[in-house]
Amino acid sequence: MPELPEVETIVRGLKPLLENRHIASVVLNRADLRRPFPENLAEKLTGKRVVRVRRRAKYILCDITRDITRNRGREVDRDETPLTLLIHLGMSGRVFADAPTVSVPPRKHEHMIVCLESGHRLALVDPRRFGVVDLYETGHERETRYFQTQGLEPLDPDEFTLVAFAEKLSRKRMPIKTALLDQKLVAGLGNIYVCEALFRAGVHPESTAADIAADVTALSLKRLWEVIPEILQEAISAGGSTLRDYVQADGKKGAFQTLHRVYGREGEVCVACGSAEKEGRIKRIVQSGRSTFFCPRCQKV
DNA sequence: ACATGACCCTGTGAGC
DNA sequence: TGCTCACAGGGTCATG
Repeated sequence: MPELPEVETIVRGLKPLLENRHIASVVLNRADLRRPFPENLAEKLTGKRVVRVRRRAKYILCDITRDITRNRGREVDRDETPLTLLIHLGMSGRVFADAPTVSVPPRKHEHMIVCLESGHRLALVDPRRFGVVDLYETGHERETRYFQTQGLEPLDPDEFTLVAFAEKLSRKRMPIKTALLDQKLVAGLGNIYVCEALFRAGVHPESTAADIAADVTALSLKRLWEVIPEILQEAISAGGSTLRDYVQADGKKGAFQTLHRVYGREGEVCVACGSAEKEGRIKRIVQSGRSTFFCPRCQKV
């Protein structure tokens, strides 16, 4: 489920719980999700301090290190490599944060539980198990399989420039909808926000990516480029989207779903053009096996 | 190199 | 109520 805004929301929720806290223990209820868990994952995390929680694309990254204060003045092992815990929530991943005082019965599909010395417990729940948990050396993320091919970070203005965006699209003969879903071009967009961005920019999902990038005189490229960070920011402000299986780190639900203009609205009257005729209502088509929602009136090829 | 489709897995809601 | 089917926010791999 989670797209960039949901992951960002979760990261923000996790920060106060995790940063500068020590991990007391880790419970693993299975050996893998989409990929096997790293070897000795629980041992590698236990006793460590979380330095920082951050996001890159749709990944949650926790930088952890050895706890200096625990060693009572003794020499810290400098060879201890700082690690980064990487979590991807796949389609159905959620993070639950349980307060120290409450006792919570085990949930279904609780694959990993991180117990902090503060008494908080973080439970990773992922029914479909499309998620990923991995570890790598801090600072070496570019070398990991996850970030070697990642595209532009849309909320980084230095990275997501109009020129870079155009360059990424210019060699793609695929529909713009499919191109924007490709994480190698823009990192973090998912099906919902691609549909919403195309709608807001007035771009037809079946337009060819390269054609949009090539036509500098048309406003399509620029509008799309403007609208993508705009929508993501709005969604973050609203606390992330919620469909059925997404919950923020603190358990509250996001509210951006009510702001969806086209996603999940097949057959409804477009909020922009208001065309009540059958031909003018929100349409659903399938592109590369994924649903696309759009307004045939407002979104021109 | 590029583009498409199958596949990983469980849960949910619609329709009968 | 109970069944079956289509579909779900993602990413990877094999194939053309």
